[in-house]
Amino acid sequence: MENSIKKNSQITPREENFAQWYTDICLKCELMSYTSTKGFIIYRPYGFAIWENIKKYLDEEFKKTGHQNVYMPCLIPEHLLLKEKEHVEGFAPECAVVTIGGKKELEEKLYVRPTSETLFCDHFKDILHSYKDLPIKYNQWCSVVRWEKTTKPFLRGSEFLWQEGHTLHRTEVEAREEALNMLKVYGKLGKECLCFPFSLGKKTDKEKFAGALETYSIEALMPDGQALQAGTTHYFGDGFAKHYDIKYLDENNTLQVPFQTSWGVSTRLIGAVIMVHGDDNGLVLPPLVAPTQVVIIPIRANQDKEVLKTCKKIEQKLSKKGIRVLLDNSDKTPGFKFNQYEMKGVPLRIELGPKDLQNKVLSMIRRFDYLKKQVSLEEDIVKLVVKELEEISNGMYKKAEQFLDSHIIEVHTEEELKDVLTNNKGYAKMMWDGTRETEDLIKERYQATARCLPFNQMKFGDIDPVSKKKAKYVCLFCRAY
RNA sequence: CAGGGCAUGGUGUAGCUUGGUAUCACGCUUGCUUCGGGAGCAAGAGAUCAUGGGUUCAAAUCCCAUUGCUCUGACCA
Repeated sequence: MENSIKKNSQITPREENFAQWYTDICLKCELMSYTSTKGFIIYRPYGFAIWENIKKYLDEEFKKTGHQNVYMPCLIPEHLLLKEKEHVEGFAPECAVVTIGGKKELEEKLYVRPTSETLFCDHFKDILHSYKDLPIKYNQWCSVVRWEKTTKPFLRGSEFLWQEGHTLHRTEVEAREEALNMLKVYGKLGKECLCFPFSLGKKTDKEKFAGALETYSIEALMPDGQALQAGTTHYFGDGFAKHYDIKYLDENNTLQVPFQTSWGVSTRLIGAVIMVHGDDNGLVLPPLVAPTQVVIIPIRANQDKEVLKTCKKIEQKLSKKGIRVLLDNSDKTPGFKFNQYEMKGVPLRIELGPKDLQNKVLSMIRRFDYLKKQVSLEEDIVKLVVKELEEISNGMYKKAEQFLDSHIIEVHTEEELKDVLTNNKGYAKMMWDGTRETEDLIKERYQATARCLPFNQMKFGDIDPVSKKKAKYVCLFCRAY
């Protein structure tokens, strides 16, 4: 039955040109539109809905873990940004700056936020007085602007949507825990919501966030063998707090400086979902993020009035259960609809026509593996659909997990490293001597970077194959987006 | 930021060499017939040809500049 699946002619096949395939999906599936300002895109309803679903999941997780949402201004006065040297140096080159307001030259330049550490810090200094105020755990959903040279929808834009968490803690231990816990929340997001595994680990000093003591990241591997940094969490120590004069009195009436974290994920996750799951027929969306989870397609509805009636009943039942269902009763032909919703990645399709009605059955077809099932109309459809969506989630995750597992390759020699990196075979898992020199060398020779030091540091050698020096860490190297 | 390609109704395009305001298809609207893997017929609506300047009686077409998109590479989430 599934060999009748017709190839979608609107989309460039992945093997032909992966980058073009990606761009085609973004446009043809109506996820986004370009605008006349370079690097700034329109998030169209279908694309934005995916973000809303990710946001909903995370927002609940954040609140469960004791965080509150706030909103900071989008402009940062220059003097604030200048307070933390490393931070400024990291971000100033890619900032947009407002110099005119109401036709008048401004006394002080205003930077459009590239991230809001400085604003949070400036606010924290005003609201933190006592140890009783701690911890402070804030998050904000907003957009940030970074003046990028090359842009790609969702993966790198001059403006993107994200969330940034900013927290203050009494102790170093508690702050370090926060950074790690939030990383785990992101990991869970991948598994439960986006249906693919992240590689969790620590960033090398070279790859660390400007101003952070530790940066942790979730790295995702794309089908073209390149890595995508999908999110980061940072432990700041008390560096920012000292620069921004954030302090409080402890129970001994002594001034103390709090320890700080920040963490964020962005609309880049949409790009990851597109690439990880998509195929030549278009998007394949995980049930939890899909704007439409189930599409019902009535067939020959005007031949038998019961067809539409039955479809509507099913729609209502599913909808009542909170399932995002769409009944498409437009006068497009079924074939057109099949192709359309496959391209758009709707996880599950239900078909029902007069013949089915006679046999008292309906068909359910999954998007990710095209598995088709006929089920009796007598059965509890809601229960079946819920189960099916779960199976789809699990199936998609497993498929992605297998891909990742088979693309982490232990390398013992520089030859092997070169082979993995230059042929985009995935992560090169290497024993690294821990030096910046080796990192730079790998970057120079193979255009690859240290993605992370995985938490599982199971050593498999003593010598760094590049420097021939004593190896210190297990490290994943890869070309990255 | 460097190198290649592209820019014409919503989408994909013809026309450009050899100047005379625009082709075809899809989509859209209306009606009828259709509907089990991208339906058919009929009638319609829709473009100051990316932007700015120049040459010319006349520019989608020739010249210059700018902008955006895209691919490949360097930089950065």
